[in-house]
Amino acid sequence: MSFGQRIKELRENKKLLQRHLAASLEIDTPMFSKIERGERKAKREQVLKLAKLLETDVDELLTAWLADKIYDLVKDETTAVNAIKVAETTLKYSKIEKQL
Amino acid sequence: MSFGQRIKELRENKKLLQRHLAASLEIDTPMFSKIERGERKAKREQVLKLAKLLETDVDELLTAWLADKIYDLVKDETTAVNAIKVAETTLKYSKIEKQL
DNA sequence: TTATATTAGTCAAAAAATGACAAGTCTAAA
DNA sequence: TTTAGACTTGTCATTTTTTGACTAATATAA
Repeated sequence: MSFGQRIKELRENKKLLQRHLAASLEIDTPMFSKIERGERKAKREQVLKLAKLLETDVDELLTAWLADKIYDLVKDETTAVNAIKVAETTLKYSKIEKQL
Repeated sequence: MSFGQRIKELRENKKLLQRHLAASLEIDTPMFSKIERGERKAKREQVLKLAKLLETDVDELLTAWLADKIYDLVKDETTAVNAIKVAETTLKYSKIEKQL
């Protein structure tokens, strides 16, 4: 499930309107609508605020948000799957290095 | 191996200088140097040109280049590994959908 | 209808990426 | 030890992309 879909689901569960959350994020309703539909990407700090406002796990939202960004970056590339695998490997190695 | 490292390796194998490739890409030498060291990212069209100039497989370079971009996007996130997995799954599903 | 919620489209402002330029380091040959 | 060439560093301007506000449109419900 995409970040926007998840936000919408959580918002509706809490019976909140777009304008409520938009106001909390200090953006207008059209902008919030676009974030919910994936037409625009939220900023990282907005994700953090939304996790609080929606009383949900911030890591769950950050994961969905970041996954959207990765997908967006690679979706038109034929080498996407390979590149993701390479990046994942690099990431794991870099984590091991940091432990040393 | 990162994109920059691979470019440098291929360039040195062919006994080319940075200024040769920089000129072909119509950028200056400092800029090329930065791309090789990963301080700046190459543009997609520059990757294509480099594959021709260095007579190497374009998909190999595109993979390394894209992997760098993904790594850059996620490297500071604690949710990086999970997000990558989610993105990979989404990607695979989107490919199946396109086949229908 | 009328009011409210959401979406669509356009444009300006802000932020990030890209590149040029000047000056620096490093190495090897003279 | 100079000199020349290859490469790197730092800074600034330009271009491109992202973000957001605004207006207007659509949809839905009372």
